[in-house]
Amino acid sequence: MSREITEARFLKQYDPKDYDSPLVTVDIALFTLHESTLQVLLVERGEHPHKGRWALPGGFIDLQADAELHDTAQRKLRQKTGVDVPLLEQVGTVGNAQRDPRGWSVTALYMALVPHAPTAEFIDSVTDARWWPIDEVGKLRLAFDHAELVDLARERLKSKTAYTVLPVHVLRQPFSLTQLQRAFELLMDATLEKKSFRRRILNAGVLEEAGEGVPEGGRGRPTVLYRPAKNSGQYLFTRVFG
Amino acid sequence: MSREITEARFLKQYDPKDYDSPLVTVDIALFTLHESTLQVLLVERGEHPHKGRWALPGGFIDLQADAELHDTAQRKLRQKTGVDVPLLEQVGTVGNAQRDPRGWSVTALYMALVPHAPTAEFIDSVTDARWWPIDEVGKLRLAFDHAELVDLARERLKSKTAYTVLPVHVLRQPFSLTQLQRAFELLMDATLEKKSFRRRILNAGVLEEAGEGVPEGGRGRPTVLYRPAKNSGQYLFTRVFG
DNA sequence: TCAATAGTGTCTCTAAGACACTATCAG
DNA sequence: CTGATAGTGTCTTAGAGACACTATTGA
Repeated sequence: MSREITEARFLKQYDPKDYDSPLVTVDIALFTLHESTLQVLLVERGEHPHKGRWALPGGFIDLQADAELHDTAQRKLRQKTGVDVPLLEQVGTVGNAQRDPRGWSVTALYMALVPHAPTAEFIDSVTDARWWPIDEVGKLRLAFDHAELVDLARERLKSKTAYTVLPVHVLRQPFSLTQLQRAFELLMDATLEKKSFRRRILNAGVLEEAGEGVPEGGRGRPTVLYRPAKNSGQYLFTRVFG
Repeated sequence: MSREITEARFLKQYDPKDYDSPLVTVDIALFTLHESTLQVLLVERGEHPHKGRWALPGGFIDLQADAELHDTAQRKLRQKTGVDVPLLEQVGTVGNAQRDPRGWSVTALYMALVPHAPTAEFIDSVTDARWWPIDEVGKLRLAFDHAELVDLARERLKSKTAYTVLPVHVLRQPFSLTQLQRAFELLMDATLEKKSFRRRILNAGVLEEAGEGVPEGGRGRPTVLYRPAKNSGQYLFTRVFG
């Protein structure tokens, strides 16, 4: 008969290294808008495996520094962009025996959005990181299964744009409704009807006015500027748009 | 100067146990409908930590037997229910330093649905597993953060019911529209208007007729039976319901 | 007959789609 | 003035909500 042991005693003798366990990473697809295109931040791998290939920013959890998965993602992004991103959410987790040549591996995939301007200078100074237009990413041979991860995050971005105000996070505040519509269109990869767009957004009450601005291109009627209202981030429309 | 090594050489000398890594588990919130209540499958823990408490089914990945995370979830459910569940999807992944007394731990949370009948006998024979009405789960002191995980899965279930036909997976086929409406109502925790419900489901073309059946309770007009049409599983409504 | 369950007709209401219209600026 | 951009008026349409109605059975 085996002797019953207490939980305290059990924990004392427990060592995770006695068991086979998968690699665990966090990867982030960080998107922005620049020059009228959707762009993703990629990092050139400096170490094996897949050294020299482009990959999503990410890496291992720091068991001391990171209190949660989310912290790992923010930390990795801060290293590459110099800022805390305004939108960071988990897309899902992919785990299988093939995705990493080192063995069974699990990655928690995050999707993040950031306005381009405040990151540009810092990213230029990080020699292994750069923005890539989403259309060009398909032509690269990304490390691991990161091409699939980019697609997963891109899909999530597209679908959430259809029933939230997610795109506010790729714009610098304040912004005009015209700019916001362009952002929606680029993230959804669709063109939207102007009146429907404005009615939807304004009726939702998720924006507050923030003065007047100059029109795009300098000529034309001046524009009303807006910024997101407090707690508008999780507003959900009851119909999908577009 | 360090010598450049090849990827093959790198992989040969790589040992994951050289690095600190979190525990990784898969947990599944399996729901069913029985006696007009939503129920969730729980398992009484036979080992430390939290021995004797009720927990979600789940556990460690078997690096040899499981090709993907999904396989771990199906395997664990098969052990407890004796069947392959008809709906299994990932809800998200929770990872932090506090959720498991053994240390930094990550769990991939899945949500699953199954009709009650085909599982009942097998589950009765599994002494450590039983269905719990969702309302009673709050009164138990579940292991780890499983109370939160149940809530997360419950929320996902509720929200997806509002724009998909997910509830077809808790019914035995064929079923009547009345039964399907009861399933929607229990999963959404709301009452639905009969005409709106029938119009919505029938117009979507996600069901095919499957003969006639007896009405609930034996008296009354006989009912038309349906089964899900092929590839109707990922049908998305463009408006949320209820 | 009735009670019980299944299923329909039809009006209202909300929000999206279409698209022509007006408004305000620079040059 | 013209041309460019910002913003509106208004009709149509799809689909949900409300709710009274009819249909078909067992007892």
